[in-house]
Amino acid sequence: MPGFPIRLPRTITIGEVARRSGVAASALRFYEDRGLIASERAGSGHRRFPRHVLRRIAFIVFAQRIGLTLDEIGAELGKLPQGRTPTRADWRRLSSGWSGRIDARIAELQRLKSGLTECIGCGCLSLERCRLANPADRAGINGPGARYWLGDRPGS
Amino acid sequence: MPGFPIRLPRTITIGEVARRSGVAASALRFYEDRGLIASERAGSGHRRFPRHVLRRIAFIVFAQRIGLTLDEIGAELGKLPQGRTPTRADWRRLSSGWSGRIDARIAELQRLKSGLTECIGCGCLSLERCRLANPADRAGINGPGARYWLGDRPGS
DNA sequence: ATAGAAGTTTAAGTTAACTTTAGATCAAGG
DNA sequence: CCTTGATCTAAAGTTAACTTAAACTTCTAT
Repeated sequence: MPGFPIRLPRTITIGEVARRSGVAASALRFYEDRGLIASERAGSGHRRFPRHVLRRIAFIVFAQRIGLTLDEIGAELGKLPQGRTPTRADWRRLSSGWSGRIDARIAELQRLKSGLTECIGCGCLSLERCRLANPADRAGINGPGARYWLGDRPGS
Repeated sequence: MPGFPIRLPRTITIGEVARRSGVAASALRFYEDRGLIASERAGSGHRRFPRHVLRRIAFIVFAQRIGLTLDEIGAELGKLPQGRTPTRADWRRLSSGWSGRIDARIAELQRLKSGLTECIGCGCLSLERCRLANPADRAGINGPGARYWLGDRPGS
């Protein structure tokens, strides 16, 4: 038992969450609408977030930087156990597949960097000859935009 | 003088450009509206693109993959010499600054990858303690969205 | 000559991820 | 009590980069 029962309030306001996470209150409301985070309500109707929402938000921001969409992030979060607070292992399970994704994007950027000197620099940047335009890279055409020469974007 | 005067037509249609570049005709019209590419017109009003537009489009797609916006790309293209066909050196000048940009993004991804195991994996992903949240990373807040913990996105 | 493919324009629609606005209500300090 | 700052909801606005639709016109091949 603690000597000093200075207890933090169990829940925090949206302003507090915004201040601590750096995510705007409007974005937090948006995330709640999307079902990515949840809150209780005070009698007044004001949101009261459980403290562990901060970790969830950290996860969301982190995943976004890697290139996941909010839809994908929602799907990931949906895999967390219901009812109990997620453990380290739970979180780790979610992010275990991301390494490959990051590596793929890094590889693409490195490929682009070579192309920078080898193709644009050397003057061979023509659609027929540039090796960045080889058929192997023309695979994934899904969604709008030009995804032809340089391969489909993995999520960033 | 060539023995066989089998000459390619000097200009090509929008459909031809689309087919060769993999960029949709609607996107090409859009690019023209934005001033990224230019065409002459046949008597009928149909666009006739000079063949070298293909290289310009290659450049645009390439730059997009690296993370430049169309505005930025337009600015870059604006640096090309007026009147004469750009040389290798001209193109190289444009892309010379991109290496740094690519490196920065790769560095960020590598940082994220460490964070994956070090922060999410170990369970320390809390806003106050995670080293991804250190003040050095909180620099650039420009534009909407949450750019706080993980540094601002350099363009991807 | 005629069908069907390809082109044209203008305007509006799309998607993601939020932000902004408006009009009200709530909470805390003096 | 009163003022100031924080919250609330719902709906509309924002930005990038295109796409789609509608209503025609022009080319090309048979």
